[in-house]
Amino acid sequence: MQVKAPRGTADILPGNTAKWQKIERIIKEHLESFAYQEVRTPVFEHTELFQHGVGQGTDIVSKEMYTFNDRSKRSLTLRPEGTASCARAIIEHSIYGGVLPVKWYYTGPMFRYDRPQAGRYRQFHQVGVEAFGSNSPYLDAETIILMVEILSALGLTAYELHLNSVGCPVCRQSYRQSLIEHISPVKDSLCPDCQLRFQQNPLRVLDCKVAACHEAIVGYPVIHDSLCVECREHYAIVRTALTDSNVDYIHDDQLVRGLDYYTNTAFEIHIPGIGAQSAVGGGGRYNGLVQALGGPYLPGIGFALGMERLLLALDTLGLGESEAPGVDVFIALMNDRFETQALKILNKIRKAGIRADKDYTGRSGKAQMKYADRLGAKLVILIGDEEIEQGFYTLRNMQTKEQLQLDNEQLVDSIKQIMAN
RNA sequence: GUGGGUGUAGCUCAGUUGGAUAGAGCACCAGAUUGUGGCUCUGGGGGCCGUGGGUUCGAGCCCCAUCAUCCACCCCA
Repeated sequence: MQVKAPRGTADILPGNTAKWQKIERIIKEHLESFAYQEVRTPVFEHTELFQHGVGQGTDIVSKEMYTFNDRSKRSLTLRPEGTASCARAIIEHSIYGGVLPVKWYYTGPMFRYDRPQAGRYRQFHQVGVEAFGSNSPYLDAETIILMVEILSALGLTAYELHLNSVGCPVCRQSYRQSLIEHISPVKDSLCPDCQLRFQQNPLRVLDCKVAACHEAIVGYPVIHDSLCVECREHYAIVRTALTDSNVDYIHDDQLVRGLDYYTNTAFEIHIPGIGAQSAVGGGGRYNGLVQALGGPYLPGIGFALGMERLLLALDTLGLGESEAPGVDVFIALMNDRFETQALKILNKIRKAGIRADKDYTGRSGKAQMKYADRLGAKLVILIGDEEIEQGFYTLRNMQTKEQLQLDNEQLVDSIKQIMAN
């Protein structure tokens, strides 16, 4: 019997980890330049955190969570997203009582029991940011700018930023009402899914891809017209701030968030041409979240980027190249009597910060050269009878084919000197 | 959860109306006068043909199931 990785999970092998590390490095630099600090929360949490923090009615909670009982019969869930854990930690450690806003970022695996597809896995990785303690629309703009800056730095400039405001609970309630009034007369002509959506969350009907549903609800009210004065003002400032920062966006009336603690700004970034799972990142404001989890009123905003989707986009657009690390120096033994000698040199040059390796499979001298070449070695130190007898090392420059005879003292300096050129 | 496509060597794939020891390229290992890489040439190892049933004298080819994967729906990162 052969055991394979579970459905929807993947091994990220060394050929790919170089790409991951490169992306992670670029993202981290940007996050820190925007004054975000890393937080690390558990990979599993009490199930109720997500029930309250993501929402009972969401697909995530109702059918996509990896929930299990531990040996003490506690119901735990592998985190399907990162925001709820951050909010929980903010409350648990009374962070809200300190200097505000707090700007946190996190990175790591998330888990959703979903049907795997290109760009969608059961274990996937997100980088996310959360800023708690400010309701400033300029913070909304900054957050969006951060996301856009990251994409640009990765070379993903062909994105579409969708932006909307879902208002506050008050104005959304009135919008909901006007939407119900609009759809109600035609609800029987909607597709079965939409009939259900209409009952549970009428806003979701706007998302439906079925053409007939679109036609049935044509002329539907848009949320923008229902926003209260403050929400309208908030959204206007966000838009202006983005425009002033030369960030292009598409105002998208159909971008909605179903739950009450999602408020005001909502955004998603899509990269066309990478398949159905084109959203590489998304986020929004959630002024009601901390309260919903039992904390004080504490506004917040954040976003998350999907690592696998960023990789998919980079690969699809041919931007994903990244060099796997090799070695600087390879030690080739022409006689295996000199193993201990080789080890000493390895120790020495590695301590000097030089990447080095040797053969451990008993290859012939010729094969060792071939192996050195494949590892990308710029230099090869040859050790044979002649070298040992006469007390020197042969240093071969693989590019120029020049060979130098060096003594033990000269070795490290010479290597560094050649490497510097 | 629904619909459709695909599973043959580490990778990319051939495999003729079901017919004998299942092939190629790349990769890997070795050799081409024995202490020297990239190119070339020669040779070699490596496949329960995803898995389990079934039909048949005979299955990589046909049927069923299952698993995995891909595409779309759905959802979102």
